[in-house]
Amino acid sequence: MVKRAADILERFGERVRVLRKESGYSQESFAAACGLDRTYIGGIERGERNVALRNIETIARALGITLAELMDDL
Amino acid sequence: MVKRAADILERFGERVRVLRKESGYSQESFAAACGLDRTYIGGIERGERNVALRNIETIARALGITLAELMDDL
DNA sequence: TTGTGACTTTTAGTCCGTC
DNA sequence: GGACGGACTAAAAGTCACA
Repeated sequence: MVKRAADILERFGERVRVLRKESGYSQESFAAACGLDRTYIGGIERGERNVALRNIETIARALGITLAELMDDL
Repeated sequence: MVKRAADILERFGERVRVLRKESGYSQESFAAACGLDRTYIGGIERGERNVALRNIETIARALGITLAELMDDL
């Protein structure tokens, strides 16, 4: 039985955190790349923000991946 | 040159509309399946709604597909 | 460099309806 | 069966000071 991670927001946040680090960003520099606030990015990564589609797209773009890739396995 | 559809919300809405119809739902029955409001689903399909992640997941679930599949080619 | 609480403004999302 | 509007409430967006 495969462990299915908790909440969709937590899974999404963790995925953003991993991909951000892989891209060599700090939260602050990544926030700047997205045009968003540093604390907002932090909140997303902690699974505290129910991010809407426009910001999801912004994040995918900053990571240089497609929406489908960002959502992969979530 | 491939036509790149307008706005992410419009592309998402159009995709939901196509998949909903393929599943044989009316907007109203689909809204019921999602536990969302009928006028909200209509607004999404018209590209007027910036849907948040929890509802994106709800919609994917009601359509019986993954988030990545829902976001495919958006 | 990030976590967190508190906060205001904007918008997500509901519910009533008409065409 | 779906587009669209008005009025409303809940929640997302966005920012700050401080640990």
